[in-house]
Amino acid sequence: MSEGLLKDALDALKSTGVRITPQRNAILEYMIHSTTHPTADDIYRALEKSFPNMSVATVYNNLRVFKKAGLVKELTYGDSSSRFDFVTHDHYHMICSGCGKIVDFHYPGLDEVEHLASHVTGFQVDYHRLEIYGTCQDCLADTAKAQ
Amino acid sequence: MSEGLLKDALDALKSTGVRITPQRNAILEYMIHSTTHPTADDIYRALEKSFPNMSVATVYNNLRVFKKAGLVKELTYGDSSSRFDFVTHDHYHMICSGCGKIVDFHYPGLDEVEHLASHVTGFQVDYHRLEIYGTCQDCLADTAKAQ
DNA sequence: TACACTGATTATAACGATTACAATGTAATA
DNA sequence: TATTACATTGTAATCGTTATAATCAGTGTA
Repeated sequence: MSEGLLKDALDALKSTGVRITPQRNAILEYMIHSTTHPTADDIYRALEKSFPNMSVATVYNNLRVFKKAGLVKELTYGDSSSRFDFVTHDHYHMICSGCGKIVDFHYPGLDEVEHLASHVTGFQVDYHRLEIYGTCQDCLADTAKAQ
Repeated sequence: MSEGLLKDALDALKSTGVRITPQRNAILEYMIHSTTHPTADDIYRALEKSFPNMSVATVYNNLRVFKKAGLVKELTYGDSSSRFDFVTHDHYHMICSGCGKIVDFHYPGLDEVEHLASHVTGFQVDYHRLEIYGTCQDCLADTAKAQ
């Protein structure tokens, strides 16, 4: 299944006139297989072995390219650095305050929130963003153990 | 009304053993009266006249103190710098992609989202965060004019 | 095949927000 | 008053990200 995702992504890129380079291929592939919403640096370090000469700038450049193409979303939480998420279908994020782990979950559209907000503020609504913060079971277990 | 807010905030601080300095007073007062969800630099520049010797570090330090006391929330959006929001009652934010303006709006609790998320992921939920992005009427008017 | 053109990558410098640190100042307490 | 603890200041350091210039392909064309 992930092979299909990669192929679709590459096709989408090609169709907008973006060249497929080995680096781009590798970054996309890594993001698709990753379940951890990696930072730019995560990606850089993960691909270091296969691309010893790759520059961090390349990672950032290409993440921007992917973002513009709608393949990738940038997530800015409280931490210092952005995390990047390969876009498959709409989902929300559950974030652990203890270890930073991010778990996806689905929820039927919150369209009515958008409508209300648009009505109240007069804005033209584009999209919304929802995150839930809490503590994952691992961290819960750790704190229980520590006491 | 805002006088009451300020007094409550100062009392809350005092009760946790935090000293009330002129700088802290001024920062809190500015945040309460501000409707713009200012950045640290906004606050710094606004208070420059009354506190010519105040350091940016003081602003950051105290924002952290206020955050720990639950008086202030830090908002991290896509932009480079964080914005800070004096906590009054729960509300959500509508953000203009054009000019960065942030407008508050209210919406009845999304408790059921938290419940579902907790059930699906096994997390212990603390809170959630929801933002809606779009274009404000000013920016809509500007783009209409430009064409 | 050779040549130019366009875009991609690399390496590194620059930038900007935030934090750390050391020195000084100020308030509270004994 | 002397001591102590906390706040502020000024500045340097850090870190994520972006900009820049040089080099390096890949593609198309003569």
